[in-house]
Amino acid sequence: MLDDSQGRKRRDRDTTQALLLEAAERLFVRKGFDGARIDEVAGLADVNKRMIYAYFKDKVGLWHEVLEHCLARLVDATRGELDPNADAREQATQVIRRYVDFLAVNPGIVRLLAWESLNDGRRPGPRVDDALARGLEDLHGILKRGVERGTFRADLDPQLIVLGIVHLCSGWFRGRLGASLFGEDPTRPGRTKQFREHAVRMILDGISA
Amino acid sequence: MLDDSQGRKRRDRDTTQALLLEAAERLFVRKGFDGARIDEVAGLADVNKRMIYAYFKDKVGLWHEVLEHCLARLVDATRGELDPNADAREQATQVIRRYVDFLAVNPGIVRLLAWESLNDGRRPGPRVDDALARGLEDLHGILKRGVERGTFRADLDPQLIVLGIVHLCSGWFRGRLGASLFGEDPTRPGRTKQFREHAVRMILDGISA
Amino acid sequence: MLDDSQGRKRRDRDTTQALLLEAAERLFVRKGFDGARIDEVAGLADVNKRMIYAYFKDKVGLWHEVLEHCLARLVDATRGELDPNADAREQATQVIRRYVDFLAVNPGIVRLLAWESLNDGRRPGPRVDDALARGLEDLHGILKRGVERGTFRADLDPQLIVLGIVHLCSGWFRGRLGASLFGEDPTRPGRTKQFREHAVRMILDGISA
Amino acid sequence: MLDDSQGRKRRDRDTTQALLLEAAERLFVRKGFDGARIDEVAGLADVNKRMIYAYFKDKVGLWHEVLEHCLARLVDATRGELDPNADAREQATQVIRRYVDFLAVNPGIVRLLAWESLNDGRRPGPRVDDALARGLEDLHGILKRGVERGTFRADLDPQLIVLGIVHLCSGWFRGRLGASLFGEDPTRPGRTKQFREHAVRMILDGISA
DNA sequence: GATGAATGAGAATTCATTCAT
DNA sequence: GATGAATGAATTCTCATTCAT
Repeated sequence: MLDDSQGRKRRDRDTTQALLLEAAERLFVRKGFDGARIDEVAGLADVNKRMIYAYFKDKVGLWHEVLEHCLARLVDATRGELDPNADAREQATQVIRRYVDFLAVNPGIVRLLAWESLNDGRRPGPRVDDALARGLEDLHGILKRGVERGTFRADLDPQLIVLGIVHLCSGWFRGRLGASLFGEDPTRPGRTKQFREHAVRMILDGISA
Repeated sequence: MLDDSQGRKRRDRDTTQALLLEAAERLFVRKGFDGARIDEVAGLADVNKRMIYAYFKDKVGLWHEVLEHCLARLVDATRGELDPNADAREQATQVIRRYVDFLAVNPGIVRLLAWESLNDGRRPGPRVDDALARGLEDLHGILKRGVERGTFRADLDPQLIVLGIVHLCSGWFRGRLGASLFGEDPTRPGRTKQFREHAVRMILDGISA
Repeated sequence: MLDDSQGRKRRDRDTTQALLLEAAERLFVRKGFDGARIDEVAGLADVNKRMIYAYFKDKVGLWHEVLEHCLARLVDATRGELDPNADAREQATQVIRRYVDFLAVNPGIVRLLAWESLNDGRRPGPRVDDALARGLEDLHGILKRGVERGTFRADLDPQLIVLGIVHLCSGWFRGRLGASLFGEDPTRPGRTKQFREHAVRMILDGISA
Repeated sequence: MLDDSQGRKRRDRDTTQALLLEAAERLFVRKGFDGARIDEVAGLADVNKRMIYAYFKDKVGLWHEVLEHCLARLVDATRGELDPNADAREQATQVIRRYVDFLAVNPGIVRLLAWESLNDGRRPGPRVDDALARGLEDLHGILKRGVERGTFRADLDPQLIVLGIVHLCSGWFRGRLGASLFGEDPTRPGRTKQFREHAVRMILDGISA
């Protein structure tokens, strides 16, 4: 960060990479791959454009690196200790809440994954689905066991449920749509809690009285 | 389609516009606004590029036109007669089924709306949310009445439910993610029916036994 | 060539292509592929840079097109009527003279082929060797018949001779080296004639008395 | 080669320079000045790029150094004892054989000189022609004396002959062209001997029977 | 209405070179 | 002597858009 007298910055590899990734994430989240500009990334990071190519090979490499970072965070956040004494219903609740809470704090990731999923096929790289599957395999296990033990409906396809939860939450935090339908920001603190509990009950109990 | 002596194609206004819109929709659906290329659209439509500017002003105008067409179809498809003798639960089922069936046949629209929603804010134009709200206001009414009459849980926020349904279905038909998690194409005929009934029961009854 | 009031030039495809090829040839001849600059080509041709990509796809495409043009001219020039009554020695003399004369007027081609031959392997495109072989197959035939009939040494490999002639002439007209060894320009009119006769006798009779 | 505690390589000035020159020669030979990349040179030599600037000032300096090395080897190889009892014809044969043999083992030099000659004018530095003149002045002397004593044709211009020999051999060992015309590699061992004798007789006796 | 050549601004990528340690 | 990050000026290539016919 310190500039010397000639405006040349002295940094180490890691700092520069981190600055670039941070800037890239912000812009990719906002505009997607095609909409983001390399110059803008470099400018936002206040790093010489050339470094992007030195560290990430090209724009696609940068995208992949950003994606990987986000997926790692997602997987990290969604996996975690579960109360072993709790029953399937309670455990499912825990996982859903954790997932919602993570997304509420990281709405950018939702958008990034949405861009990536729309673009899937072009730019093959880290697999979003693999990461999601890994992140939510706990939930998958809970559902499976719950179905077997009769806690959940016998006709459920656990994967279908997992997918449903992912879509429900992703949609919610992708934002704008809800924002305008309700005239408010879904990521606003209080609203998140409300949505979280709604999601839990919706998934567990449906809407019927 | 007949060429005149100078190798020019003779078409009327409507044909040319339709060809362009069709091509544009296909490409916008596939690559989004930033990823699609004007030249590609003209090429795919086999129409002179210049016509795009003549008819739609510019790329943004073309996008808006495509979007409007899709929204109109969406609204048309989701509105429709409901069995007035059916109870709220049955009516909700009908609407959800109709919505799912429409999306199953028009997965492109889902993608287009997803691109648009990710890009929201830039390129102000036809409001997706308005269209959705209009299209699903029947469902909204049904839910509201159902809550009032005790058919549905008393603590429900009807708009939250509508939004949930939209997200659930959009996610499903956006495609790739489900495709790879299940190793199959969610838009494949048989699968659609399965998903439709799953969605109905999931929303109405949740997952608990 | 006529500019309208806004500086936009109206030309047809062929004119523009020709202007670009001419400029490109000049610069490629002078600086080779890696040394030449696209901007410089466009500038020299006074044509918008974009047109190069429209007509030739990219820099490599432009190089290939230039090369092909030159090879075509070379082949054209080296093939031609031969006096059927002349003996092998006279016919060979004719062909060599014709070849030398062509190169003397087109020293650029010699340089272009030299660049290409140094770069061979990268940028696969029109084959210089094929073109040369085609252009000089008359000479090859003359040599073969001459050997068979005893006009030329029995131990000659006609292809080796053809190649030798090519190299001798190419070297001469590539220029600079001779220029500095002799302190004069080998392409200077009078000098060409001298070299031509030297080459003929050198090849036919060698240096021994 | 041993790394010190900070992962730095300890080498002396000469080793590093030699590594760089070797790598540079290889790449310049392959791709010419404009096609070679400083990074590639440093990478191939496994030496820090900065050293190139420390030792050779810049890319041009490196080129000149490489060129000078090659020219020195060329001069060294082409000069040498001649049998004083042999006649001009035999001495010429000796020199030509020696020259061919040297080039056969050092085809890279031929290419380097070709690049340099094509680029002549830009990058003034060591004079190829001077070196060649020095290297082949023996041959020049032999030819001159041979002409005076009647061993060679009286109308010969010795310099023209020297130049012809240079071109003939350079062309041959520049490679690709002969390679493809004959479908084989001209630098292959057996082929070299064949070419050598061909060259000798061609120059001395021409092709006539 | 239709055509296709032309355009300029801009985007990604590359390269030789230098700085601080 | 050695290192590797940093730099800015080029360089190739792209894109939406407009003009003259």
